[in-house]
Amino acid sequence: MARPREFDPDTAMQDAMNVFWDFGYEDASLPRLLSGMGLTRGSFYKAFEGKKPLFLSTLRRYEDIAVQPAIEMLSDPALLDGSDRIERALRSVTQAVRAGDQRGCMLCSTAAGPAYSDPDIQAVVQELLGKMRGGFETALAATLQTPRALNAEADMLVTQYAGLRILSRSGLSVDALDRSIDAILKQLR
Amino acid sequence: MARPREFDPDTAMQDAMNVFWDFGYEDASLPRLLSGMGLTRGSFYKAFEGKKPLFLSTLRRYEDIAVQPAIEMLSDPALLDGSDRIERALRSVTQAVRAGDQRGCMLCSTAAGPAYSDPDIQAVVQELLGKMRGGFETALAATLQTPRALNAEADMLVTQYAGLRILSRSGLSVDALDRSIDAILKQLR
DNA sequence: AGAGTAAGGAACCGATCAGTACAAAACACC
DNA sequence: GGTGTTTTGTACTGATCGGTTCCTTACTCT
Repeated sequence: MARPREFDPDTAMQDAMNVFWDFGYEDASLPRLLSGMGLTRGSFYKAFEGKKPLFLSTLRRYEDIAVQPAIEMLSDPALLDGSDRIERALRSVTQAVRAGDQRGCMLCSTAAGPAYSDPDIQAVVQELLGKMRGGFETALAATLQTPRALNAEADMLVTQYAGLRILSRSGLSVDALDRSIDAILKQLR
Repeated sequence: MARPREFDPDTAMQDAMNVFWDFGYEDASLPRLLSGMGLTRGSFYKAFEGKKPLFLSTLRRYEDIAVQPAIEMLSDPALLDGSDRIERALRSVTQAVRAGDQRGCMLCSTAAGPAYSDPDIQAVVQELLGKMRGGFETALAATLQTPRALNAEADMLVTQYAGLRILSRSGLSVDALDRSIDAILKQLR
Protein backbone atom coordinates (compact mmCIF):
# COMPACT_ATOMS: atom_id res chain seq x y z
CA MET A 1 0.00 0.00 0.00
CA ALA A 2 2.84 2.34 -0.80
CA ARG A 3 5.62 2.95 -3.26
CA PRO A 4 7.46 -0.31 -3.95
CA ARG A 5 11.22 -0.78 -3.70
CA GLU A 6 13.12 -0.25 -6.93
CA PHE A 7 15.91 -2.60 -5.87
CA ASP A 8 16.25 -6.06 -4.42
CA PRO A 9 17.66 -5.81 -0.88
CA ASP A 10 19.21 -9.23 -1.25
CA THR A 11 21.24 -8.42 -4.36
CA ALA A 12 22.09 -5.02 -2.86
CA MET A 13 23.56 -6.87 0.12
CA GLN A 14 25.53 -9.08 -2.23
CA ASP A 15 26.83 -5.98 -4.02
CA ALA A 16 27.79 -4.47 -0.67
CA MET A 17 29.64 -7.65 0.21
CA ASN A 18 31.66 -7.41 -2.97
CA VAL A 19 32.60 -3.80 -2.24
CA PHE A 20 33.70 -4.73 1.28
CA TRP A 21 35.52 -7.75 -0.09
CA ASP A 22 37.38 -5.68 -2.63
CA PHE A 23 38.20 -2.60 -0.57
CA GLY A 24 38.07 -3.82 3.00
CA TYR A 25 35.94 -2.33 5.74
CA GLU A 26 37.79 0.95 6.21
CA ASP A 27 38.35 1.74 2.56
CA ALA A 28 34.79 0.93 1.57
CA SER A 29 33.45 4.47 1.89
CA LEU A 30 29.76 5.13 1.85
CA PRO A 31 29.83 6.72 -1.64
CA ARG A 32 31.68 3.65 -2.91
CA LEU A 33 29.16 1.34 -1.31
CA LEU A 34 26.26 3.35 -2.70
CA SER A 35 27.58 3.29 -6.25
CA GLY A 36 28.41 -0.39 -5.94
CA MET A 37 24.95 -1.14 -4.64
CA GLY A 38 23.31 1.18 -7.15
CA LEU A 39 21.28 3.22 -4.71
CA THR A 40 21.31 6.55 -2.94
CA ARG A 41 21.63 7.47 0.69
CA GLY A 42 17.90 7.64 1.28
CA SER A 43 17.25 4.09 0.18
CA PHE A 44 20.39 2.86 1.84
CA TYR A 45 19.52 4.04 5.33
CA LYS A 46 15.90 3.02 4.87
CA ALA A 47 16.88 -0.54 4.08
CA PHE A 48 19.98 -0.98 6.23
CA GLU A 49 21.01 0.25 9.63
CA GLY A 50 24.35 1.74 8.70
CA LYS A 51 27.81 0.83 7.55
CA LYS A 52 28.94 -1.41 10.37
CA PRO A 53 25.73 -3.43 10.79
CA LEU A 54 25.70 -3.90 7.03
CA PHE A 55 29.27 -5.09 7.17
CA LEU A 56 28.42 -7.67 9.80
CA SER A 57 25.55 -8.83 7.58
CA THR A 58 27.84 -9.13 4.59
CA LEU A 59 30.18 -11.24 6.68
CA ARG A 60 27.24 -13.60 7.17
CA ARG A 61 26.57 -13.47 3.47
CA TYR A 62 30.20 -14.34 2.88
CA GLU A 63 29.69 -17.28 5.18
CA ASP A 64 26.89 -18.47 2.93
CA ILE A 65 28.62 -18.02 -0.37
CA ALA A 66 32.21 -18.91 0.54
CA VAL A 67 32.71 -20.49 3.95
CA GLN A 68 29.83 -22.94 3.83
CA PRO A 69 30.69 -24.18 0.31
CA ALA A 70 34.29 -24.68 1.42
CA ILE A 71 33.13 -26.74 4.37
CA GLU A 72 30.90 -28.80 2.12
CA MET A 73 33.82 -29.37 -0.19
CA LEU A 74 35.84 -30.57 2.78
CA SER A 75 33.03 -32.92 3.78
CA ASP A 76 32.24 -34.17 0.30
CA PRO A 77 32.03 -37.97 0.54
CA ALA A 78 32.43 -38.18 -3.23
CA LEU A 79 36.12 -37.73 -2.54
CA LEU A 80 36.91 -40.67 -0.32
CA ASP A 81 40.35 -39.49 0.69
CA GLY A 82 40.11 -36.39 2.88
CA SER A 83 43.46 -35.15 1.67
CA ASP A 84 42.00 -34.88 -1.81
CA ARG A 85 39.29 -32.65 -0.41
CA ILE A 86 41.88 -30.54 1.33
CA GLU A 87 43.85 -30.22 -1.87
CA ARG A 88 40.77 -29.07 -3.72
CA ALA A 89 40.03 -26.51 -1.02
CA LEU A 90 43.57 -25.12 -1.03
CA ARG A 91 43.98 -25.19 -4.80
CA SER A 92 40.85 -23.12 -5.10
CA VAL A 93 42.94 -20.27 -3.73
CA THR A 94 45.45 -20.33 -6.58
CA GLN A 95 42.65 -21.11 -8.97
CA ALA A 96 41.02 -17.83 -8.01
CA VAL A 97 44.26 -15.94 -8.51
CA ARG A 98 44.78 -17.53 -11.90
CA ALA A 99 41.26 -16.44 -12.82
CA GLY A 100 42.29 -12.87 -12.04
CA ASP A 101 40.75 -12.63 -8.59
CA GLN A 102 43.33 -11.22 -6.20
CA ARG A 103 40.88 -10.08 -3.56
CA GLY A 104 41.76 -12.96 -1.31
CA CYS A 105 39.35 -14.04 1.40
CA MET A 106 37.04 -11.49 2.95
CA LEU A 107 37.20 -13.35 6.25
CA CYS A 108 40.99 -13.40 6.33
CA SER A 109 41.34 -9.74 5.36
CA THR A 110 38.86 -8.85 8.06
CA ALA A 111 40.85 -10.93 10.53
CA ALA A 112 43.95 -8.93 9.65
CA GLY A 113 42.14 -5.61 9.71
CA PRO A 114 39.18 -4.41 11.75
CA ALA A 115 38.95 -7.61 13.82
CA TYR A 116 41.86 -6.27 15.84
CA SER A 117 40.11 -3.15 17.06
CA ASP A 118 36.41 -4.08 16.92
CA PRO A 119 35.15 -6.80 19.27
CA ASP A 120 31.88 -7.33 17.36
CA ILE A 121 33.74 -8.01 14.15
CA GLN A 122 36.32 -10.11 15.97
CA ALA A 123 33.61 -12.35 17.38
CA VAL A 124 32.17 -13.12 13.95
CA VAL A 125 35.62 -13.68 12.48
CA GLN A 126 36.52 -16.12 15.24
CA GLU A 127 33.26 -17.97 14.74
CA LEU A 128 33.78 -18.33 11.01
CA LEU A 129 37.41 -19.32 11.40
CA GLY A 130 36.21 -21.97 13.81
CA LYS A 131 33.85 -23.32 11.18
CA MET A 132 36.67 -23.47 8.66
CA ARG A 133 38.68 -25.38 11.21
CA GLY A 134 35.81 -27.80 11.63
CA GLY A 135 35.75 -28.40 7.90
CA PHE A 136 39.45 -29.18 7.80
CA GLU A 137 39.07 -31.46 10.80
CA THR A 138 36.32 -33.40 9.06
CA ALA A 139 38.48 -33.87 6.02
CA LEU A 140 41.48 -34.87 8.12
CA ALA A 141 39.41 -37.52 9.86
CA ALA A 142 38.71 -38.99 6.43
CA THR A 143 42.33 -39.27 5.31
CA LEU A 144 43.42 -42.79 4.46
CA GLN A 145 46.62 -42.33 6.34
CA THR A 146 44.87 -41.08 9.43
CA PRO A 147 47.02 -38.46 11.15
CA ARG A 148 47.40 -38.73 14.87
CA ALA A 149 47.43 -35.02 15.73
CA LEU A 150 44.04 -34.19 14.32
CA ASN A 151 43.56 -31.00 16.30
CA ALA A 152 47.00 -29.66 15.58
CA GLU A 153 46.71 -30.36 11.87
CA ALA A 154 43.30 -28.75 11.64
CA ASP A 155 44.66 -25.60 13.27
CA MET A 156 47.64 -25.72 10.98
CA LEU A 157 45.47 -25.93 7.89
CA VAL A 158 43.47 -22.89 8.94
CA THR A 159 46.71 -21.03 9.41
CA GLN A 160 47.91 -22.17 6.02
CA TYR A 161 44.66 -21.15 4.39
CA ALA A 162 44.75 -17.70 5.96
CA GLY A 163 48.38 -17.24 4.96
CA LEU A 164 47.66 -18.24 1.38
CA ARG A 165 44.78 -15.82 1.11
CA ILE A 166 46.63 -12.92 2.67
CA LEU A 167 49.70 -13.44 0.54
CA SER A 168 47.67 -13.80 -2.63
CA ARG A 169 46.02 -10.46 -1.88
CA SER A 170 49.42 -8.90 -1.38
CA GLY A 171 50.52 -9.93 -4.83
CA LEU A 172 52.65 -13.00 -4.17
CA SER A 173 53.19 -15.06 -7.30
CA VAL A 174 50.77 -17.87 -7.93
CA ASP A 175 53.72 -20.21 -8.34
CA ALA A 176 54.92 -19.53 -4.82
CA LEU A 177 51.41 -20.12 -3.52
CA ASP A 178 51.18 -23.42 -5.36
CA ARG A 179 54.55 -24.53 -4.06
CA SER A 180 53.32 -23.72 -0.58
CA ILE A 181 50.32 -25.98 -1.12
CA ASP A 182 52.56 -28.71 -2.51
CA ALA A 183 54.60 -28.73 0.68
CA ILE A 184 51.57 -28.90 2.93
CA LEU A 185 49.94 -31.71 1.02
CA LYS A 186 53.12 -33.73 1.12
CA GLN A 187 52.77 -33.82 4.88
CA LEU A 188 49.20 -35.01 4.80
CA ARG A 189 49.62 -38.17 2.75
CA MET B 1 73.19 28.65 13.69
CA ALA B 2 69.48 28.41 14.36
CA ARG B 3 66.92 26.93 16.69
CA PRO B 4 67.75 23.29 17.42
CA ARG B 5 65.32 20.38 17.15
CA GLU B 6 63.55 19.49 20.37
CA PHE B 7 63.13 15.86 19.35
CA ASP B 8 65.21 13.03 17.96
CA PRO B 9 64.01 12.23 14.43
CA ASP B 10 65.17 8.66 14.83
CA THR B 11 63.12 7.91 17.93
CA ALA B 12 60.22 9.83 16.39
CA MET B 13 60.39 7.43 13.44
CA GLN B 14 60.42 4.51 15.82
CA ASP B 15 57.36 5.93 17.57
CA ALA B 16 55.64 6.38 14.22
CA MET B 17 56.42 2.75 13.38
CA ASN B 18 54.74 1.61 16.56
CA VAL B 19 51.62 3.64 15.80
CA PHE B 20 51.45 2.19 12.28
CA TRP B 21 52.12 -1.28 13.70
CA ASP B 22 49.34 -0.95 16.23
CA PHE B 23 46.69 0.76 14.13
CA GLY B 24 47.62 -0.10 10.57
CA TYR B 25 48.21 2.40 7.81
CA GLU B 26 44.63 3.57 7.30
CA ASP B 27 43.67 3.84 10.94
CA ALA B 28 46.85 5.64 11.93
CA SER B 29 45.46 9.15 11.57
CA LEU B 30 47.74 12.13 11.59
CA PRO B 31 46.61 13.30 15.05
CA ARG B 32 47.29 9.79 16.37
CA LEU B 33 50.71 9.76 14.79
CA LEU B 34 51.50 13.20 16.16
CA SER B 35 50.53 12.31 19.71
CA GLY B 36 52.41 9.02 19.42
CA MET B 37 55.49 10.80 18.13
CA GLY B 38 55.14 13.64 20.61
CA LEU B 39 55.27 16.49 18.13
CA THR B 40 53.00 18.93 16.33
CA ARG B 41 52.13 19.33 12.68
CA GLY B 42 54.73 21.96 12.07
CA SER B 43 57.61 19.82 13.21
CA PHE B 44 56.14 16.75 11.57
CA TYR B 45 56.01 18.17 8.07
CA LYS B 46 59.38 19.86 8.50
CA ALA B 47 61.06 16.59 9.39
CA PHE B 48 59.08 14.14 7.24
CA GLU B 49 57.52 14.31 3.83
CA GLY B 50 54.04 13.18 4.77
CA LYS B 51 52.11 10.19 5.92
CA LYS B 52 52.79 7.74 3.14
CA PRO B 53 56.52 8.40 2.74
CA LEU B 54 56.83 8.11 6.50
CA PHE B 55 54.98 4.82 6.39
CA LEU B 56 57.38 3.45 3.78
CA SER B 57 60.27 4.56 5.99
CA THR B 58 58.76 2.84 9.01
CA LEU B 59 58.45 -0.35 6.96
CA ARG B 60 62.21 -0.13 6.48
CA ARG B 61 62.62 0.45 10.17
CA TYR B 62 60.50 -2.61 10.78
CA GLU B 63 62.86 -4.48 8.52
CA ASP B 64 65.73 -3.46 10.77
CA ILE B 65 64.12 -4.25 14.09
CA ALA B 66 62.08 -7.34 13.18
CA VAL B 67 62.77 -8.88 9.79
CA GLN B 68 66.54 -8.77 9.94
CA PRO B 69 66.73 -10.24 13.46
CA ALA B 70 64.39 -13.03 12.37
CA ILE B 71 66.64 -13.81 9.44
CA GLU B 72 69.66 -13.82 11.69
CA MET B 73 67.86 -16.18 14.04
CA LEU B 74 67.18 -18.46 11.09
CA SER B 75 70.83 -18.34 10.08
CA ASP B 76 72.26 -18.70 13.57
CA PRO B 77 74.95 -21.39 13.40
CA ALA B 78 74.78 -21.77 17.17
CA LEU B 79 71.73 -23.91 16.48
CA LEU B 80 73.13 -26.66 14.29
CA ASP B 81 69.79 -28.09 13.29
CA GLY B 82 67.91 -25.66 11.06
CA SER B 83 64.58 -26.98 12.29
CA ASP B 84 65.46 -25.75 15.76
CA ARG B 85 66.00 -22.30 14.32
CA ILE B 86 62.65 -22.48 12.56
CA GLU B 87 60.98 -23.53 15.76
CA ARG B 88 62.50 -20.60 17.58
CA ALA B 89 61.32 -18.22 14.85
CA LEU B 90 57.77 -19.56 14.87
CA ARG B 91 57.49 -19.86 18.64
CA SER B 92 58.44 -16.20 18.90
CA VAL B 93 54.99 -15.51 17.50
CA THR B 94 53.15 -17.21 20.35
CA GLN B 95 55.73 -15.88 22.75
CA ALA B 96 54.76 -12.36 21.75
CA VAL B 97 51.07 -13.12 22.24
CA ARG B 98 51.75 -14.62 25.65
CA ALA B 99 53.63 -11.45 26.56
CA GLY B 100 50.47 -9.50 25.73
CA ASP B 101 51.47 -8.32 22.27
CA GLN B 102 48.62 -9.01 19.89
CA ARG B 103 49.68 -6.55 17.22
CA GLY B 104 50.98 -9.31 15.01
CA CYS B 105 53.50 -8.53 12.30
CA MET B 106 53.51 -5.11 10.70
CA LEU B 107 54.66 -6.63 7.43
CA CYS B 108 51.88 -9.22 7.37
CA SER B 109 49.17 -6.73 8.28
CA THR B 110 50.41 -4.43 5.58
CA ALA B 111 50.34 -7.33 3.13
CA ALA B 112 46.70 -7.93 4.00
CA GLY B 113 45.84 -4.25 3.92
CA PRO B 114 47.23 -1.39 1.84
CA ALA B 115 49.54 -3.63 -0.20
CA TYR B 116 46.50 -4.62 -2.22
CA SER B 117 45.72 -1.14 -3.48
CA ASP B 118 49.07 0.65 -3.34
CA PRO B 119 51.85 -0.55 -5.67
CA ASP B 120 54.61 1.27 -3.77
CA ILE B 121 53.67 -0.44 -0.55
CA GLN B 122 53.17 -3.75 -2.33
CA ALA B 123 56.70 -3.61 -3.73
CA VAL B 124 58.27 -3.18 -0.30
CA VAL B 125 56.08 -5.89 1.20
CA GLN B 126 57.05 -8.33 -1.52
CA GLU B 127 60.71 -7.51 -1.02
CA LEU B 128 60.55 -8.09 2.73
CA LEU B 129 58.51 -11.26 2.37
CA GLY B 130 61.20 -12.45 -0.05
CA LYS B 131 63.83 -11.83 2.60
CA MET B 132 61.84 -13.81 5.14
CA ARG B 133 61.63 -16.61 2.60
CA GLY B 134 65.39 -16.47 2.21
CA GLY B 135 65.81 -16.85 5.95
CA PHE B 136 63.60 -19.90 6.07
CA GLU B 137 65.42 -21.38 3.09
CA THR B 138 68.74 -20.95 4.84
CA ALA B 139 67.44 -22.73 7.90
CA LEU B 140 65.90 -25.50 5.83
CA ALA B 141 69.21 -26.10 4.09
CA ALA B 142 70.69 -26.68 7.55
CA THR B 143 68.19 -29.29 8.68
CA LEU B 144 69.74 -32.64 9.57
CA GLN B 145 67.05 -34.48 7.72
CA THR B 146 67.51 -32.40 4.60
CA PRO B 147 64.16 -31.91 2.90
CA ARG B 148 64.04 -32.44 -0.82
CA ALA B 149 61.59 -29.69 -1.74
CA LEU B 150 63.57 -26.78 -0.36
CA ASN B 151 61.79 -24.12 -2.40
CA ALA B 152 58.33 -25.41 -1.68
CA GLU B 153 58.99 -25.68 2.04
CA ALA B 154 60.46 -22.20 2.22
CA ASP B 155 57.34 -20.79 0.57
CA MET B 156 55.18 -22.85 2.86
CA LEU B 157 56.93 -21.53 5.97
CA VAL B 158 56.41 -17.94 4.87
CA THR B 159 52.75 -18.73 4.36
CA GLN B 160 52.57 -20.34 7.75
CA TYR B 161 54.31 -17.42 9.38
CA ALA B 162 51.95 -14.90 7.79
CA GLY B 163 48.96 -16.99 8.79
CA LEU B 164 50.13 -17.22 12.38
CA ARG B 165 50.66 -13.48 12.62
CA ILE B 166 47.34 -12.58 11.05
CA LEU B 167 45.40 -15.01 13.18
CA SER B 168 47.14 -13.89 16.35
CA ARG B 169 46.14 -10.31 15.55
CA SER B 170 42.56 -11.42 15.04
CA GLY B 171 42.43 -12.89 18.53
CA LEU B 172 42.91 -16.60 17.90
CA SER B 173 43.87 -18.47 21.05
CA VAL B 174 47.55 -18.93 21.71
CA ASP B 175 46.92 -22.64 22.15
CA ALA B 176 45.58 -22.97 18.62
CA LEU B 177 48.59 -21.07 17.34
CA ASP B 178 50.97 -23.34 19.20
CA ARG B 179 49.21 -26.45 17.90
CA SER B 180 49.60 -25.07 14.43
CA ILE B 181 53.32 -24.73 14.97
CA ASP B 182 53.49 -28.23 16.41
CA ALA B 183 52.00 -29.65 13.24
CA ILE B 184 54.38 -27.78 10.98
CA LEU B 185 57.46 -28.75 12.93
CA LYS B 186 56.46 -32.38 12.86
CA GLN B 187 56.75 -32.26 9.11
CA LEU B 188 60.21 -30.75 9.16
CA ARG B 189 61.98 -33.36 11.25
C1' DA C 1 -9.93 10.12 -8.56
C1' DG C 2 -8.48 10.99 -3.94
C1' DA C 3 -6.05 9.64 0.40
C1' DG C 4 -2.49 7.29 2.66
C1' DT C 5 2.12 5.35 2.80
C1' DA C 6 6.64 4.21 1.87
C1' DA C 7 10.80 4.82 -1.32
C1' DG C 8 13.97 7.92 -3.75
C1' DG C 9 16.93 11.80 -4.02
C1' DA C 10 19.46 15.73 -2.68
C1' DA C 11 20.82 19.19 0.50
C1' DC C 12 22.78 19.44 4.71
C1' DC C 13 25.11 18.07 9.38
C1' DG C 14 29.25 18.12 12.44
C1' DA C 15 33.45 15.61 12.61
C1' DT C 16 37.60 14.36 10.79
C1' DC C 17 40.91 13.65 7.14
C1' DA C 18 45.90 14.92 5.23
C1' DG C 19 48.29 18.85 4.26
C1' DT C 20 49.66 24.16 4.24
C1' DA C 21 50.64 28.98 5.75
C1' DC C 22 52.51 31.84 8.76
C1' DA C 23 53.69 34.09 12.99
C1' DA C 24 55.86 33.36 17.54
C1' DA C 25 59.70 31.25 19.83
C1' DA C 26 64.48 29.63 20.63
C1' DC C 27 68.78 29.05 19.53
C1' DA C 28 73.90 30.32 17.09
C1' DC C 29 76.74 33.73 15.62
C1' DC C 30 78.75 38.28 15.61
C1' DG D 1 72.50 42.42 22.87
C1' DG D 2 71.13 42.49 18.35
C1' DT D 3 70.59 39.68 13.79
C1' DG D 4 69.73 35.72 11.10
C1' DT D 5 67.98 31.11 10.77
C1' DT D 6 65.39 27.25 11.84
C1' DT D 7 61.89 24.98 14.71
C1' DT D 8 57.57 25.10 16.78
C1' DG D 9 52.69 25.76 17.45
C1' DT D 10 48.32 27.25 15.76
C1' DA D 11 44.99 28.52 12.60
C1' DC D 12 43.33 27.40 8.38
C1' DT D 13 42.46 24.79 3.78
C1' DG D 14 39.42 21.95 0.87
C1' DA D 15 37.98 17.33 0.74
C1' DT D 16 35.72 13.51 2.59
C1' DC D 17 33.84 10.78 6.30
C1' DG D 18 29.22 8.44 8.10
C1' DG D 19 24.74 9.86 9.04
C1' DT D 20 20.20 12.80 9.10
C1' DT D 21 16.46 15.68 7.35
C1' DC D 22 12.99 16.47 4.49
C1' DC D 23 10.71 17.15 0.29
C1' DT D 24 9.37 14.84 -3.93
C1' DT D 25 7.91 10.78 -6.32
C1' DA D 26 5.46 6.59 -7.10
C1' DC D 27 2.78 3.29 -5.81
C1' DT D 28 -1.70 0.74 -3.32
C1' DC D 29 -6.01 0.87 -1.57
C1' DT D 30 -10.66 2.69 -1.12
